[in-house]
Amino acid sequence: MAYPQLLLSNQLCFRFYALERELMAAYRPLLNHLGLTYAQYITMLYLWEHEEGTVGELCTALSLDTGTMSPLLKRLESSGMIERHRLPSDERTVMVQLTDKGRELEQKAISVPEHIASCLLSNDKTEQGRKYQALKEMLDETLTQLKDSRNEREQER
Amino acid sequence: MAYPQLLLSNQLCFRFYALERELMAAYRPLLNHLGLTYAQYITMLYLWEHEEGTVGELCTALSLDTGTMSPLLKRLESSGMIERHRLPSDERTVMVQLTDKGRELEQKAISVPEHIASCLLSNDKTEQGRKYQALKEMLDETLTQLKDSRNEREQER
DNA sequence: TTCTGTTATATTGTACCCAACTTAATTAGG
DNA sequence: CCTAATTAAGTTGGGTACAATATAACAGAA
Repeated sequence: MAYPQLLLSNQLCFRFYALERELMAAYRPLLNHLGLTYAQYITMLYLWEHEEGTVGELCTALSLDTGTMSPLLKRLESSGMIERHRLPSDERTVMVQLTDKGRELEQKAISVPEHIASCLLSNDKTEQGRKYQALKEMLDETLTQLKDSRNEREQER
Repeated sequence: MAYPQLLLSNQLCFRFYALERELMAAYRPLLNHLGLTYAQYITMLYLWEHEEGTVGELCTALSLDTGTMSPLLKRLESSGMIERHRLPSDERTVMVQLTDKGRELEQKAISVPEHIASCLLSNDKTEQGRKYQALKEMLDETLTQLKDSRNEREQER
């Protein structure tokens, strides 16, 4: 109470934090139905888009650590969605590829974004479009700002 | 590529997800200095504001599960920031209270929000205020929307 | 060629996060 | 008064997240 900047209700960050978890909660029942977690889902999104990718490319695209990615891929492999092979040209590199089962899952996932949009934005279609654009711009701008500050911090060393 | 709604680059949710982690990365060095994680930090924010609270009140305020809260509080207790006591009037309820050490930590935390604001918003102070308001409104609106849809889902059962 | 440094993944350890379950205390109904 | 819900925390298990470390493969220089 003495320090207004420390009030939870004034903190943008707590809003982001809470919103992110509420969003995950909206995804959970839909993704359960596909047998995926959210992190696994975005990994599949990448693969549906690019058909294959190295572990490093996936880490970069999803901004995740190998410490997260490696076990995640192991689980996706054991559930039959992907295969992993080391490249003959460079045995350090692991190429991740969709299996037929993984490819087929895309069909079942098509309705997910629309369903989330109706939870996240509004039910009114035209209103949805406007909010989508506004949010997208604001998030992109903020994300750029954060990454820039991080780079500055890292430059200092 | 066949389904534009499944492209990562079109997904609001991935932006929220990535932004939330980038934000945590901005907090990490500051909070390390206080010996706190982000979840522990917002728990302390609650306690600095209210001086004490039951486990249930903390779970509600931070929208966290007891499965997260209980071990987190155990760690805060073992680092000497808080104490836990069961209420004599109701032995089921555990009251969490700041220790002197925990109260003193607030002083060291005062500069954190300002530092984060300069990473998250802009360096220009007047521009900061505008962005803060715009983001706050947008996040609150979206969070409300998400919670409403969740309630609707839960009503159906 | 051999030594050195770098790169690509994987592993380990700590801390969330949540679903499901357990335990103990309180309340309500008969 | 006693038993059957209900409530409040805690525990367990699976899956992120990330720092730090390990391992193996590659690349370059002496």
